[in-house]
Amino acid sequence: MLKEERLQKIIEQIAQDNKVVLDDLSRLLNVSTDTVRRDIKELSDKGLLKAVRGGAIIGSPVHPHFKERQHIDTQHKKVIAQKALEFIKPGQVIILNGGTTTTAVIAALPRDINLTVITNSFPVVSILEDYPHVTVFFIGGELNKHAFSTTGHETIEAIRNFRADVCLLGICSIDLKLGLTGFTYQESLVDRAMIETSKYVIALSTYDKIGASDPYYVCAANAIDVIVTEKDPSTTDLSGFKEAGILIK
Amino acid sequence: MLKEERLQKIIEQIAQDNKVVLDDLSRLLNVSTDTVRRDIKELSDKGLLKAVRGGAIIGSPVHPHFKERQHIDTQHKKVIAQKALEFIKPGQVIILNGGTTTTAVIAALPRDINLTVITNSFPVVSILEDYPHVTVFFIGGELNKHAFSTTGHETIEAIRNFRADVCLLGICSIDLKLGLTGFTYQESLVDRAMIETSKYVIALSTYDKIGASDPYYVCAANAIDVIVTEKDPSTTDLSGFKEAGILIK
DNA sequence: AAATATATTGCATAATATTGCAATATGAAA
DNA sequence: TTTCATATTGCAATATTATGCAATATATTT
Repeated sequence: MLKEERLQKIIEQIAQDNKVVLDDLSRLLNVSTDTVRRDIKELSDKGLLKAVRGGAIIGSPVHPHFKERQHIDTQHKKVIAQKALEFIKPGQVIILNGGTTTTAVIAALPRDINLTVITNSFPVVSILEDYPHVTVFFIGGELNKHAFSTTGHETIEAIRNFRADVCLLGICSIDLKLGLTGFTYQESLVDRAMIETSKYVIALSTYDKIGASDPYYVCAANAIDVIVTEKDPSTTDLSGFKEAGILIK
Repeated sequence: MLKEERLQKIIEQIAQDNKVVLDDLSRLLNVSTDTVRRDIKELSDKGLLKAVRGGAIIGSPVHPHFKERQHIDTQHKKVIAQKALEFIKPGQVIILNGGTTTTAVIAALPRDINLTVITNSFPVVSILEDYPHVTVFFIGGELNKHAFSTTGHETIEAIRNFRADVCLLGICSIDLKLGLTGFTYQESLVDRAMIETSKYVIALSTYDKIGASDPYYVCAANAIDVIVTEKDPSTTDLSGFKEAGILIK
């Protein structure tokens, strides 16, 4: 039986009984309990269930789609997330937009950190849900069913009522002349509002998005304080940005 | 039985009866009283109940976690949900609060219905996420990690910007004289704001909550248009409500 | 105070988890 | 194809956790 089949069956079992037991699965799937344990761990990392001693139980009532964390585990995003952590200090107020990169940063936070997080992203909420010392403010608005976040007039207005220490912006295109640009109009408006209300702005961007551009303008390049990429800054040539006073990490 | 299952059952018992007894649990869960005692201690450490000699009682007015409540009374909730559907017409604007009962109503909606739904409940959003013709407005605010909903000043303010055709209120206590009352202060404020902004108010309540009361006042009984319970209205004696012009379903 | 019920503690046993490792399978690159 | 890297799986050794039992202590009732 393929591994994916096993994972599928485990999910089905959970949906049916709200729980699974290691030994049962081991017999049912014809693999060792070690393997089942590893399978459960994998599903647990994706947030699809909660691993407990002896098996697993159903996770939070939040739709699995809001927990799509499969894509936050890529090597690049892990590196970026790890680097971004250095800019987040206990006690701060952080604002972040939707997207898998910001979600990866949140997932990398130590579980006992003390923070206030302001976000319009449902996956971020689903992670922070059980961080005991993180206060979450969710920014309302119209649900964007593709991005798992809210946008629109209410969202922009709500953002203006906050002041954040740090703004974390998920992957976007950055060009020295064209500035920050985004792929959808609604999200670019949200990003702009978040930047305007924050003291310190960190753009998370894969290296190939630097010098690129997208259709919707967000802000000028110099509104950004730091750019975090997956590459070692000493091996990159981003002198233009450095001269403009932007830190490259 | 998994340990986590036991803990959940204990929580459910507490939510249902406001108390649990060591010996009963020991028999029910097929473990020694020592183990039950340790379980209770664990839950008590998490603040989910208060350990007392011989068992445990409900702790501070802290909500049991949504996760633990969603499997309680499911039969009643399904009946209530089905009855409530009759009041929801395509094209309407519906506003609903958090809670497992309203979530059950939403889960019972036909998938192709055309609606605008305004809510502060994450589980509701996660269900509607793949209803193609439902527009969802999410009401932002501070995340309440137990109820999976938002509350607070931002939430109230945001609600006032909407006008709904129908307001669906999850299970709450209703008394003819004392009016609608709720279990937490923050949620009672949200409920009140939702009622004030709606044309037609439907209260979803299990029969045993009628005539009961909770600590926080929401509104007078006559602010409600319909009460939906799990019982057949012809078998109930709620004449007082009927005389006050409230429809019983 | 005596009798009874409940708590606490330490301990033994069994169940489960973790880790490193080796065998095998899988897929990509030469 | 061959070769190399990587992923998957089971196994064994060790660590951790869960559970019941018994001895003792503490509270509650009569």
